Amino acid sequence: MTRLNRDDIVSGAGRRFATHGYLGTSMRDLGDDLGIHGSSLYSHVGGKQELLVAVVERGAAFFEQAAADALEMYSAPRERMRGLISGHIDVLVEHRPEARTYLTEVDFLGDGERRRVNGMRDRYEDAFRATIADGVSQNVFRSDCDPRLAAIYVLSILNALDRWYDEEGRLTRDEVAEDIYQFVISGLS
Amino acid sequence: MTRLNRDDIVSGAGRRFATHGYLGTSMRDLGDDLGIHGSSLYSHVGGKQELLVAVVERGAAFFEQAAADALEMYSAPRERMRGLISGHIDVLVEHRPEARTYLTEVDFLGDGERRRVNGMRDRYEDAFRATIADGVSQNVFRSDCDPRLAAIYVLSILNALDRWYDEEGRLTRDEVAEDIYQFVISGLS
DNA sequence: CCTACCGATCGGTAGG
DNA sequence: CCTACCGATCGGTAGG
Repeated sequence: MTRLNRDDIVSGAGRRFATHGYLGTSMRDLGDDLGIHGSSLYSHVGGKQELLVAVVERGAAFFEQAAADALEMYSAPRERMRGLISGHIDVLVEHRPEARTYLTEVDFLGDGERRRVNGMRDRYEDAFRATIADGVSQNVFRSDCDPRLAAIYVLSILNALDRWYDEEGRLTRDEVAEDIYQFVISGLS
Repeated sequence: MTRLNRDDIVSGAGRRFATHGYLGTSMRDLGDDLGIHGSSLYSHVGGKQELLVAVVERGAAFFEQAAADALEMYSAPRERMRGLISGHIDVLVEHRPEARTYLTEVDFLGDGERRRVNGMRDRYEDAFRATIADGVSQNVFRSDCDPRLAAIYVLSILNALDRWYDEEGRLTRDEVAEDIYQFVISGLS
């Protein structure tokens, strides 16, 4: 039982925020999870709001990195889409607390920070939109599909995963990725 | 300025819960919205929890009714799917506060009520799943698609609408419905 | 529907 | 990292 550092506390906050929500988490709850008094958290962090910022930023960074990797690794639209889908699922499974907090608690950020995070989300969405637009102009996707809307649909499917997908369940990560890929590719073709 | 009744208060609660969340709404906030003191609400309702139950139940009932209408009105799988999609969008647009609260605040219900509501949600999902399964057995949809997963995908797209669709924006209700229908039908074909 | 109020809990601070 | 504490706010009640 060694002393906690800031990272431990941000991780703990991520777990609590993901399961109980930002408003549903008190500093005392968080302290209990970590085995210290709620008030002791203030030796490590400035406050509850600062913890939310840290957790959400971690989540946003994971998704940003996943998109960058997919775009670098593949260039054909279909492969890129497959890579984006897999990457998204990987982030969701491997960093669930941060991913979920990022997806559901953005509204509780301050104005400036929320705008920043929404900007990151828009850039992430752009990776999907651009991939679809490429596919359209290369005639591998339907020409009558609106890339902006299609990107929203794909991300809607992916983001909803954290409400039902259980890695210990029937489907492996690859199986869901493949199934979603097939659905999406057919939808675009 | 006449006196409020219980329905007014449930409606007001729906609006607040939808925009600020259940935990982010105090009885005083709600009273302010309605022009009375927070404590006066207790002459009309038993408490905050009871309001959440009432709002969520309204939302669930709207979706249930929409599904029943679509199933009664159409029988061919593709038409049924189209009807289910339109119906869902109608509920989202016409009863946004209740729909959104139903979709996002279920976790704050008590155990019994939450199970009841999740049961209603499962039955609603069944309408989509059964429609897809029918389509598969009638060879109008791909035979390699899992109706259970496909239903989740369609509902993911539909439920996400309330985070971005604006009826005052570029797209009419019918245009989104048509676009989603095309995407989904292609994904299933 | 209002006034006046209760006990509990909240985010956060002082001082060690 | 703990103890002791603060002012604010919460859901809810009593009495009218």
